[in-house]
Amino acid sequence: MDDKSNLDPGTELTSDSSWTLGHDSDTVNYFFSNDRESSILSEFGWNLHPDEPTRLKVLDQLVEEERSDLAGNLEIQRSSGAGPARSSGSVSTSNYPSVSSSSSEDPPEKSTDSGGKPPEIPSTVKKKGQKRIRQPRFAFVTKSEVDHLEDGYRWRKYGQKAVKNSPFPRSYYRCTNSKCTVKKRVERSSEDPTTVITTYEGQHCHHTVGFPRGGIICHQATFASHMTPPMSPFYYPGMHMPRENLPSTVVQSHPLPVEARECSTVSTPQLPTDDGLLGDIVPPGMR
DNA sequence: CGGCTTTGACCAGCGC
DNA sequence: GCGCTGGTCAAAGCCG
Repeated sequence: MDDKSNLDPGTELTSDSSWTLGHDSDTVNYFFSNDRESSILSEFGWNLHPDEPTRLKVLDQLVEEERSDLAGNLEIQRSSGAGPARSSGSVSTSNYPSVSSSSSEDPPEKSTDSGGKPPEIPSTVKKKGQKRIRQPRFAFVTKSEVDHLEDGYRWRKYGQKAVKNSPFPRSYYRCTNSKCTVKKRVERSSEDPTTVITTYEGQHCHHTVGFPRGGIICHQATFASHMTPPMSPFYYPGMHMPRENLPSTVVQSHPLPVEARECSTVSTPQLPTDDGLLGDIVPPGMR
């Protein structure tokens, strides 16, 4: 949080750095690194596949929108690591963005204006006259044959749209928990059809849903009001899912680390500590 | 039968 | 103001 700089849209982050995208008191964090990510992932029971690197690309869209939405309050901060991680454009090993963000009391996502459906959930669309406010989002670019990567939550598809300049459609999913505001978009990269871009938006207001495919869901039960958004495709600690459904870039290595494992047993949501968001998933060293 | 996907229509935001 | 595009709704159909 000491160094600030701009992050170019489209930048592929490759160096061993951790970046934090900060916004006021809330924080959106993107962690981009190689060794660091591998390290973290492995703590959660996942290892990067050395031969099939997943890379995180800072999406133009994402960055631009974030910049726009945060209206200048946005600042990208390098939280650790050495020099700016912009560069090379070469393939980096993986992505492990983690987000902590604004509270779950984020602005309502959409009023009933169009659909006539009661807006009990906040989201990205504001009422008339109000500027649309997006919830924190983060995207993963993962090499995978499977479009819809399992992440431990259950999703209901509510739309699909053709994407401009892309032969692949974009699918829209919403968490099946009626009280949950989280959404995600899944699309295949037009540049590299082997990669799937998954963009999460919002924060789960529930700690677990049970693993839909017969596996075990282990998520941050401690995220109560500051829930960590749905995690990356890598975030399947202790899961038991068909291997074919896994991102091609990761392999399960070992059971949950203590920190991760505990969430599977937590039943009472706890209020987050200041560093609760990341604290549950990101080693202090990352912050 | 309930839950989910599909898909066309609709709406809002944005650029020109 | 208009057109384009992204995002969402909701009816219909599918499937276990």
